[in-house]
Amino acid sequence: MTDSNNAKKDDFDLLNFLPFLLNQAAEESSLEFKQIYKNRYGMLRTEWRVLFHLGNYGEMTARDIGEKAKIHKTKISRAVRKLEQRRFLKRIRDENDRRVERLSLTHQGNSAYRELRTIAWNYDAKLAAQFTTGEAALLRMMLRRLAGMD
Amino acid sequence: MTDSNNAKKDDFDLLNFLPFLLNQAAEESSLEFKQIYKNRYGMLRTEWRVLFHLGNYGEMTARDIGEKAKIHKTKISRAVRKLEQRRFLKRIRDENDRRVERLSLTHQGNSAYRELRTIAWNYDAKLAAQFTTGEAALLRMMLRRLAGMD
DNA sequence: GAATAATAGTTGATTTTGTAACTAACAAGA
DNA sequence: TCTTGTTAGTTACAAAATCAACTATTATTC
Repeated sequence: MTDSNNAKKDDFDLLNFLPFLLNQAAEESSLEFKQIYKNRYGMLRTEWRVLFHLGNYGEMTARDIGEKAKIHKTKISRAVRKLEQRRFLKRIRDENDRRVERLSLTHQGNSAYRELRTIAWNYDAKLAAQFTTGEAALLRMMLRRLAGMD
Repeated sequence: MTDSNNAKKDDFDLLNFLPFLLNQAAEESSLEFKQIYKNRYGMLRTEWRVLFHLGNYGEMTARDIGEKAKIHKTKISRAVRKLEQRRFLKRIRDENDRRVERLSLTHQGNSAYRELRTIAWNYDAKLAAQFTTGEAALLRMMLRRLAGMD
C-alpha cells in the first residue's frame, strides 16, 4: 500500500461513509412522516408500506408485495394481520391455488390510503424542494441504483 | 384541489417516495459491509460506529458521540459496555466532572478500527464507482442536507 | 447553602425485528 | 401413485430497538 493511499485512509470519515450517510438521511427524512402514520394512524412502517402497495396497485398477494418492496415475508404476515384487525384490508383465499391469499383494501383502508398518500406526496415534494428538479431526479436515480432497483 | 393535482397524486408511487428510496438504498448498500463487522468481528452497528468515532476523532465522551452521530444514549451505553468487555476501549472517569467518562480505544481496539476502516474505505469506493466523481460528490452533499448535517 | 433543576450515563420493561422451524398446498419425476 | 421438492404464509423463540424511570453528579436559583 502506498503512502498516498494511507493518506486517503487517514482522511476517512465515518460521516462521509455512504452506508452511514444513507442511513442518517433515511432516518432524518422519514421522521416527520413517521410521526403521522404512527401517531395519527397507529401504524408501523411495514403496515403503511403494505397499505400503499394495495392502494396503489390494487389486489396483490403477500408474496407480490414482498417481492416488489423487498420486505421479508414474516414482516408482511404481521402487517397484514394488523391491517386486517383494523379492518383496513381483507383476504380472499385463492381457489385456484389454496396456498395463496389475495389481499385488497376495504373501503376504510382505501380512505386511509388516500389520506396518507396526499400527505406523503406533499412530504416528498417538500424534501425534493431542497434541490433543483434535475438534482432531485438524479438523486432518485442514484438511490434506485444503490438499492438494486434497476 | 385541481384535476392536475389529482392526476399527480394518482401517479404517486411508493417506490419513488424519497423516504422509502433512501431506506432501501441504505439497507441494500450496507448489507455486504454488515456481514463483515457482524460475522468477522461480532459487532453490532452501533458498536462499529462508536469504534469508528473513537478511532477517527480520538478520545470522546458517550455524549459527544451521540451528538455527532445522532445515536441515542442507551444504544451508546450498551455498545460501550460491549466494546469494553472485548477490551476494545477503556473508560476514564473525568475528575473535573465525575458524571463524565472519557472513552478511548485500546491498542486492540485501534487495530480493529484500522482493519475495518480499510475495508470500509474500499467498500465506499466500490459503491461510489457506480457514479461519476461529480455525481458521487453531489450525492454525498444531498444526503448530508437530507440528514440535516449542514 | 438548601432546594430545585439539569446533565451523563445506566437499567428494566415493552415493542419490534430477525431467524429458523413449521404447516398446508401444490408440482414434478420415478 | 408415491415420494421428494417447492412455494405461500404463519408461528415461536431469540436478538435488538425503544421508552421511561432511575442513580449519581454538577449547576442554578432563591
